[in-house]
Amino acid sequence: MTATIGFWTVGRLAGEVGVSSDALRHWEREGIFPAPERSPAGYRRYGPEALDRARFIRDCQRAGLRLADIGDLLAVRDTGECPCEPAEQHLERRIGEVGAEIARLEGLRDQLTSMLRAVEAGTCDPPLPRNWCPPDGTAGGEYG
Amino acid sequence: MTATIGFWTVGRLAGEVGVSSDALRHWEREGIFPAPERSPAGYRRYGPEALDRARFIRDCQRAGLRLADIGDLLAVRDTGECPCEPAEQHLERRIGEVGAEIARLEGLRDQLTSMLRAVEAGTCDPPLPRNWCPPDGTAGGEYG
DNA sequence: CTTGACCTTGGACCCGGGACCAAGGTTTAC
DNA sequence: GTAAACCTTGGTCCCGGGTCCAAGGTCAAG
Repeated sequence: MTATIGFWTVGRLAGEVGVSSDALRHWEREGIFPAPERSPAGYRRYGPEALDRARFIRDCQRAGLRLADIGDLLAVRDTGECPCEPAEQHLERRIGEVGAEIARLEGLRDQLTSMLRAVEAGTCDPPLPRNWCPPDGTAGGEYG
Repeated sequence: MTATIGFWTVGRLAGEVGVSSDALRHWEREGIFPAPERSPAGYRRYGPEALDRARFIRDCQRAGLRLADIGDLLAVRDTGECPCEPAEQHLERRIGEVGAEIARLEGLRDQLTSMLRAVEAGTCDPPLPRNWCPPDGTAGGEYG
């Protein structure tokens, strides 16, 4: 620590941001987090800018963006420009994806619910799977 | 075919059910699909019961159940009992999961939408990520 | 000086559900 | 008879985002 006043090790930064050290090293390997300076012993020494970048990545992740997408945004940001236009595109795409997924899940939930109702009612003839019961004809199933 | 009248090869069964041959072999490896008889040449020879089982698995999959869960249901079913009680549990669990996921995604979508609105408005100070803009203070970001 | 917490590296492994491959055998159709 | 289309096996690879590991170096506290 004496040689790194004002600088953070990977664990310190990780703790500050709320991710794991492994995650930070992973981001570095993936090329979305610049390799920091090293201490004489080879320890990563992060400056304050790393804190903001890590939080940026973390927050993008929480928004469901993939690391590759975050990398795109950062690449623009790193040129000194506001990555708003690409961000807009990513956000729109992501909103579409999320909406589609919600719709899919709602349909699935309806299906599951009706299956559950049928099962509860003892009416072993629900929509899907068509019939939970065995082949022997005990309950007359389509499945064998 | 001559030696397997009334029996299906893996590709035939796969085509009938609408999955791939690889998927069927995968299910067999995973232990949820019984290994069928073999032709003298070693080809899998499926009887009619395989068709129903495969459809059952496929339909359970469409309901979002995992292969392991499907295996549980099949294990009960294979004893000759109706797997309704376990199915009920799986369905309830799955409905809960799906509901939670829908709620999560709806929250995420709201977040993304407000981010998008902020970005569109040029107000680079959205909730999350806190600021898309670069460190230089051009737009005064929290991220550095 | 020792203990324990931290750091380094590269690589293997995890989840789920297969896809795809090579190298060869079989069956079918013409 | 021969080509096409099927089948077999075991194996690796994919997606994403890491986690976990071993074997070793470093550093602060007591």
